[in-house]
Amino acid sequence: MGQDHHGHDHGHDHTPASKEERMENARRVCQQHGERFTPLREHIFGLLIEADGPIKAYDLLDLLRPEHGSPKPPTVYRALEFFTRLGLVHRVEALNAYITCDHMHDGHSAEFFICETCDRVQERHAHDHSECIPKGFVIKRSVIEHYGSCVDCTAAAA
Amino acid sequence: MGQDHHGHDHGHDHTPASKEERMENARRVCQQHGERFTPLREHIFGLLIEADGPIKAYDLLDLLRPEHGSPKPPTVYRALEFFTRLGLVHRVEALNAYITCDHMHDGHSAEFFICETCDRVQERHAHDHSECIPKGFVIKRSVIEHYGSCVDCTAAAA
DNA sequence: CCTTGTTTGCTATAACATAGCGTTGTTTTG
DNA sequence: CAAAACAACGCTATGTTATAGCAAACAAGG
Ligand SMILES: [Zn+2]
Ligand SMILES: [Zn+2]
Ligand SMILES: [Zn+2]
Ligand SMILES: [Zn+2]
Repeated sequence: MGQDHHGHDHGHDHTPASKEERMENARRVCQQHGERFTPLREHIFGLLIEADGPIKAYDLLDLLRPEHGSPKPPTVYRALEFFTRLGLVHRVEALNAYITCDHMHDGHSAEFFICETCDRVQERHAHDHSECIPKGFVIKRSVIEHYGSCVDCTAAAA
Repeated sequence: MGQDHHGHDHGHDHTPASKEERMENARRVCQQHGERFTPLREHIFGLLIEADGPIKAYDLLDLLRPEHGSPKPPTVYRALEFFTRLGLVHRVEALNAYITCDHMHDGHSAEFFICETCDRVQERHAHDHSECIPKGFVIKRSVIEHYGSCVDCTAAAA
């Protein structure tokens, strides 16, 4: 189970964790990396979880505002850099947006399926590209984002 | 030949066209789409060809400047939108850069291998992702960019 | 020629992101 | 514990990327 036709887990069975579980996971990952899960970081990670999908840095900044005075861009960008470095958040390149990650990628890149109608995003481990890499090219990271229509929105459109 | 282990052409044998050929191709594609290849567009496409790799919009703007007075951002962004719409140029999302395309994608997306050491980019037709799409998801376009080290730079580093 | 639509130039502004610095708070070390 | 070292934070300022909107120039078709 969890194995697809390529012989490794693409996350098809991935059960989305609850918000509490996601927060706990973030706390644990920070500890494992010897990093601090400060109140500010927890606050921002909570907003990312609540967003429940890709969110833009400046929207995050707006959400941070009421409880946090008048935060400036570096505040949110620093947290995003931190979480991205720990693999807890991904940047969705073509949306200029950020999204939490529940996966244990372990060297895999992420692969996103993004519905442009309802804005929902499904994440998986990246499909294996090893068979079609130019000879000798060493991949350090991959950006893989598929844009289109999810099953529900496709059905609704018909 | 030109067929890889997945049974379709990924462009492994793709011979880079000369600059003149690339310009001619652009002219032809414009005609086929009933669009105008104006002097401004030709000028900008020429700069994109000369760049011979990903180039940023504002760098393009600088190159345009000497011959063209004082062009403003919309000038270059409009041309980039035009060429992108016709498939003559791709945006490299994670670089905020633009690059000419010699491929006949015909519904395929592009897939890029980008060396972060020498900045050279190899483009191919995208690897087929149809086997690992979430059930019912209809992909309209894909962003696939691999970052790492090309064969030459890997060898040079060792 | 006149109409219609496209392309271009321009001003202005929006949206996204980082540099650098001083302060505060935490951790480490003697 | 005290001093030193480091990490996180707040802030100002600026850099970078991209678009909106309008008017003039231009091309195409009747
Ligand atoms: Zn992930
Ligand atoms: Zn949808
Ligand atoms: Zn292409
Ligand atoms: Zn290289």
